[in-house]
Amino acid sequence: MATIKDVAERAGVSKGTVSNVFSGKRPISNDVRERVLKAARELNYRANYLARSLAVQETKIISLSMVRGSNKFSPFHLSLLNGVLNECTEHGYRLLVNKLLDETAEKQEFAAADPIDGEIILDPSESDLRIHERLKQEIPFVLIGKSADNFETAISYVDNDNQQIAFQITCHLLELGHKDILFVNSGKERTVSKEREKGYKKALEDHALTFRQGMVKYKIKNLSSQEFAYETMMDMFQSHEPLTAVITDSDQMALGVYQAARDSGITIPKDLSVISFSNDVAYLDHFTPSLSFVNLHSELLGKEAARALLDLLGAKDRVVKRMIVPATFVEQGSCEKPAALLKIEEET
Amino acid sequence: MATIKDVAERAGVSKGTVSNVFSGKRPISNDVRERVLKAARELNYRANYLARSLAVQETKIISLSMVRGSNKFSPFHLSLLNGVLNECTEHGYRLLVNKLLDETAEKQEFAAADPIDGEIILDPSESDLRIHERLKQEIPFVLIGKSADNFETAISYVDNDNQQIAFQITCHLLELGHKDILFVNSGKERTVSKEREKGYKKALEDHALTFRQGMVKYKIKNLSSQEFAYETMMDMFQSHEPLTAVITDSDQMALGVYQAARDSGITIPKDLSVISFSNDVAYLDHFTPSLSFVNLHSELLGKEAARALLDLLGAKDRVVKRMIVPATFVEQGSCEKPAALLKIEEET
DNA sequence: CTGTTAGCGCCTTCAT
DNA sequence: ATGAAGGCGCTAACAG
Repeated sequence: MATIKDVAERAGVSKGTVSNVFSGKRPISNDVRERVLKAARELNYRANYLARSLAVQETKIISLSMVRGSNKFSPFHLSLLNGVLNECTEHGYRLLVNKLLDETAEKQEFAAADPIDGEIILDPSESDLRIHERLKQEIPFVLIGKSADNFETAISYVDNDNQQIAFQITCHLLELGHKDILFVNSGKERTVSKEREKGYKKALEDHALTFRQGMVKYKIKNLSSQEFAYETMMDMFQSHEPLTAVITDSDQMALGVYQAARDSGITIPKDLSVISFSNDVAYLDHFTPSLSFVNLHSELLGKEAARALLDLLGAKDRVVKRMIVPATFVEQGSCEKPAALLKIEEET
Repeated sequence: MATIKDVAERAGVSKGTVSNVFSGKRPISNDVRERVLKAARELNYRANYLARSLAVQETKIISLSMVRGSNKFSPFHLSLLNGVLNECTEHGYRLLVNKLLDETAEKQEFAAADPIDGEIILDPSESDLRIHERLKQEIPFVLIGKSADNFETAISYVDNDNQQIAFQITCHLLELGHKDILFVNSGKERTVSKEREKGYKKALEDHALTFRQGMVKYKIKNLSSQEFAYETMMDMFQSHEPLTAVITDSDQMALGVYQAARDSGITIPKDLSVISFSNDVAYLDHFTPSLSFVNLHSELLGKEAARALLDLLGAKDRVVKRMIVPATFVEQGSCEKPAALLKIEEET
């Protein structure tokens, strides 16, 4: 590939001048500009991204950090990614998908620092190594979701109000008359799981019900969401624990619940009401029955995270950005009063 | 951030030695190694990615190039991305998501060359600018899908056999007795759309049916897939054109078809059979009726593309890699003999 | 085994 | 308005 030096020689000017023709950082005579452009075109010149970044100490690349150990993007991440991506490209930034391997984590103590200006950290856990790293390296970052309380004063994040929305849907079920509501939650180490659990418990409290231990299940890692939900439900059905409603962490889990119900001769919503935290909204009203869900607006989540990060990069002083993206509950066909109540109504 | 020079000074050795402690490229005495490691730890040193890449002329970054003008990753791209990502991280490569804006395409004549070693090009069109660019810059790349014939001898790609699988499902419908099969295809400029159309037409020919002009519809850009399919179907229903089966380019389109059928009082599969090219397999058997589909195995597509590219990067000479990922047809509940035939059978 | 030197390709002073 | 020289942080080639 031709370098700036080649272009300079061919155009009969200095390297600095060529540089300025393209950056526009200082005035160039028309004559010289023409010659440089011509030479550049002939040589098929393009500036070397690395060399420039090294010189200006800025890469115009931000990274999206996936959780260590998790192996895949979920549909939730998909729309989030779309939100991030749009915002980035609009502002001239490129996006690097960062996925560190668990195993190499130690070896990485002296690995090269990523070529990025900032980072968006996905699915942070209570005490997330990635956060400590970025703090140490003084790389600006924003979380999607929250981390442990002790960080909260210093860290930028974008999040839903998970506690409040969990509270809301639990109340909805309680007010329909459900008393035995299972919460198929995400992994115990995830902060989002704790937040939602708080909302769930608070709703029970407010309705003078006591929380039963086995009524929150945490996803375990070696099963897919769908498998986990399926097996959890099959266990529940066989145990004959009282149960009339389920809240699931994701669409995939709701799929598992629907499947388990189908395989066990249990009818949704007559025998079991279901509400899901969701992000793949297009499909849900094609379920039978259509699935009632919470729309987390993950694309907006991604967009806002990117915006916040880009703001951070622009700012001279370390500021902290916070943003709550509203979640909305969409009632469809998977919730109903519990069968016992329905019977009573029929009899009267 | 501390540099290699800082570490060298603190450890009382030369920069070159520090470099070699981390790269392991030449033997280092234990004494020196210890001192260097200690200094590095104290200074919180990490090598500068850019500087190293500039020196070694290699970035260990590959990019995934999204189609210009398309604004979002679809579920198809999601699993593809997962495949690519796994393969990359396993081999120590990072992934840059590249999404050039249409509008700036001209201005980009002299934009900096991307900091990548190679590229995977998504959704190539007949004569794709991105291909010309990469050829000119001599950056190795592999296509997912094919480009125009004239390129085919020199370019690496990974693809399904779209023509053959389209042929197969069209035959399936024809053999059920369908004669009026609509193909809701993807954009006319896409090569995949041409391939599939060929298969569709060949199936008609082989069954001694003549192709009718209006029976292939090409997605137009300003509508989402779902909207496009919906409107196309509504138009068809109102025109009273004979029609007993539909093939759609994607799940999203199938959703639009289901919706249009529902809104028009048309029953699937009794009045209309549907088969979809799909990649979001998890949801499809929860449709009513469950959707018959072609599984394109897009995760494998992504994995193989990444493998091919990494092989290319390793190879000294320019080689060409080709790979066909098999697509599989999964029959579920959305296909049936056309109503007219069913009636005859009932009557006899 | 280790130090020294010269790039990698660009941008940015400081001159003129 | 332009040229010359130094530096961004690292690796590589050459000495010893």
